[in-house]
Amino acid sequence: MKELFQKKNIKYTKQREKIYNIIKDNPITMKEILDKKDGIDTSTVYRIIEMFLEKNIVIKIVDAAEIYYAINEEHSHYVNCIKCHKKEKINYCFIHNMEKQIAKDLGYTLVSHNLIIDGLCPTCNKKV
Amino acid sequence: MKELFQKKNIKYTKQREKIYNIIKDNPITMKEILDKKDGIDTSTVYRIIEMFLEKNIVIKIVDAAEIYYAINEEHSHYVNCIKCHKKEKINYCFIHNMEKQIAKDLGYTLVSHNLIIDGLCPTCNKKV
DNA sequence: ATGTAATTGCAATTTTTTTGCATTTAGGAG
DNA sequence: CTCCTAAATGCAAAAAAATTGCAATTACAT
Repeated sequence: MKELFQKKNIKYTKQREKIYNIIKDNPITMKEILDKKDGIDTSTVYRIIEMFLEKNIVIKIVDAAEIYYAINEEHSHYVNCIKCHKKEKINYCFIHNMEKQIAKDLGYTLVSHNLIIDGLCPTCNKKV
Repeated sequence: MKELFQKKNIKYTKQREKIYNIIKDNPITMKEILDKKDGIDTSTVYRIIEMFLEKNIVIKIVDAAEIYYAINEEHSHYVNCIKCHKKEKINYCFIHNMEKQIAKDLGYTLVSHNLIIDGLCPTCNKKV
């Protein structure tokens, strides 16, 4: 992780390490981060998240209810269970084709994309 | 619009009409809605948006910076210019294939998806 | 080891969102 | 059309979330 921070030209502090680790596991809301921050000041948390977003270490994703913060990995797409809010990663992607088409049609230079697909996971599906 | 509200079993009021029309044009942030609400009380605006979300009249979308509210149409996907924040609709979609694949692999029942693709629009691209 | 710019914690403030309640209104029944 | 009732609104106040300025601390280059 130190390497990542160095590459992005930001200092390695225990507060940043902690916040990074909190986010690393799962996409997580600000509220949950603040619950887990334990010791770190609220304003520091906000400042760290802001910095992470700026440096593209972290991205925002959204489901119907809230903003989630997630580590910015190449192609992190999620399936989101609308009932239990479990989020699973999707490891393939059809969007590249779509990107090319869009770039051609609209003259865009496409730099990234992000996708969440909503549905019912097998467990919740049974309960309906 | 009256028909839409009737179908969703909510009353037709001038406040709701106004908020709907504000959102209709473009995906818009809460802050911008509050700027344009003119006359309508802030708490009413929040309550209307909450209701619209509940009834799936409106959805939330997000770009790197903010939550936007947008009218919920079948397949409203957007290309978002990261510079000028212009949002254009995309009218084709490769994601259905992906959905089928995911449903098969993970046993999900897929109900919806939403996509924003970030990039530089032709105009902004020239300025870089 | 030291110096310096960057980062943090703290306290206070500002902004955003929510709540309770009295008043008003939409829309169905008569 | 008028009346009735549940639903929706406005207002004022409170709660929650996010931001700011500044002094103290810390990372890390030299």
